[in-house]
Amino acid sequence: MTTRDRIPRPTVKRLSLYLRQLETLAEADRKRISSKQLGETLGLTDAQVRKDLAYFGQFGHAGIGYQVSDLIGELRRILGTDRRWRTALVGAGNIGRAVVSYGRLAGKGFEITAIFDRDPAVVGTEIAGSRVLPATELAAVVAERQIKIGMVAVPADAAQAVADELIAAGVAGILNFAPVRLKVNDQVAIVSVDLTVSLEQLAFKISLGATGEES
Amino acid sequence: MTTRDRIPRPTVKRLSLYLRQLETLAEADRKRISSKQLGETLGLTDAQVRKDLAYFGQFGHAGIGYQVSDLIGELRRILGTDRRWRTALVGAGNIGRAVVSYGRLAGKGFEITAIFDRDPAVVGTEIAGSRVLPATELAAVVAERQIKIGMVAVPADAAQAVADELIAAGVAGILNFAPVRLKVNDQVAIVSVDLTVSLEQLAFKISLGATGEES
DNA sequence: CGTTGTGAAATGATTCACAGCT
DNA sequence: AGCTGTGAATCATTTCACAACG
Repeated sequence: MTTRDRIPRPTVKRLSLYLRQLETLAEADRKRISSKQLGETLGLTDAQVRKDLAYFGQFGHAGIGYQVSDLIGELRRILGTDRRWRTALVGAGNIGRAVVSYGRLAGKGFEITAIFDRDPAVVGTEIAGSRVLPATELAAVVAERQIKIGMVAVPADAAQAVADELIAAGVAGILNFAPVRLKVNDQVAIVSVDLTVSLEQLAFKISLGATGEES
Repeated sequence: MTTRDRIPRPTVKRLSLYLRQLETLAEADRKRISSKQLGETLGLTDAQVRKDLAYFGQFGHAGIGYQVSDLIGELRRILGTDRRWRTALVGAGNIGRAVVSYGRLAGKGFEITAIFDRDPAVVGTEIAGSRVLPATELAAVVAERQIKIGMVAVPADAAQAVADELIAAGVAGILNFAPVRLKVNDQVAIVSVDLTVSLEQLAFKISLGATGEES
């Protein structure tokens, strides 16, 4: 099981959207859903939905559709949100604070296990119940607590150094908020979130009189 | 000029990355750069860089490469960041605050012209020098100040209503931070930023032992 | 030379369309 | 009758490879 072909990159992004939609449906006590219905709310074709899911197994029932609760379970397993992920936040500025306070993370299995900052004025303060630790302790704490994800919310010119430290201390992935491309070896997963890029895409689309959704 | 074929969607995202890199180079007083060099720092092939740029015109010089300052100008024009964009932020919670405080926006031509919130405890307070206005004034203020971009940083269940109001008041595009797909007509551009999706992508890639960058 | 711009080829992703199951 | 899973066809994007240029 978990048929391991090559997964199209866009598929993974859509799996998150399916999961979110299914969780909304589950809250409304919806039991079953077809690929057609699931696709409609997300602006996708039914074939797209089925193909995406079929990369990972046969989760549906011909003539019936998909069992909402089952599919939620499968997607969580596929995406890895059925486990708990210990994460460290580096940088307790505005972006960092926003991330910590983003309620949804805990429910997805992401727990912020440590927060670091370089600024002595910030170290020692509490953010959402966590004491901010000095950046000098990063290596030791990340290794000791077996933190597997680092969230880099420091200025661009410090980001690469922070990433290197996180990786040396054993993280397997980095969520990067700094506007730079991090150079890392291929064993480490990187996902970047960049507000500037998003706004520029929006400006471009507006200038075009453009159409359609885009993440 | 501004050859208007169909632009591949991934191209637009990369234009932002080129621009960012070029701006860094300009700060270091770099005058010229080849597609090969520009691609290398971003993990792209030289052909990719040239093709992306060639969709919009002929900006390079055979045998020489691209003039950094010229290309910056062209990219800003293409992306629409050579104009000023009046934006409104709706929702002065953690995400909203992080956005307002994100220094880079102003430099890109995005000025936050109004901030709205529904919570009477927040209305009237100042955030980064702007007084928070009551949500009830959204329609009037957006129309009057000719705000063209709305940034939706409210909870998921309020996002669609806010988007509808913004559009009715005349915005041409929305940057959506709420974890829902906004239903809007095709004249309005939407770009979504979703932390949950980004983290799930990261968890998936880690579970795979995966490789490569992804925004 | 080194480097661009660009058709042509190759690869990747989506949509079609239908057999087969419930 | 309704719907899934999937090969085949279509469409989109990237890479190749090279003529033309400074």
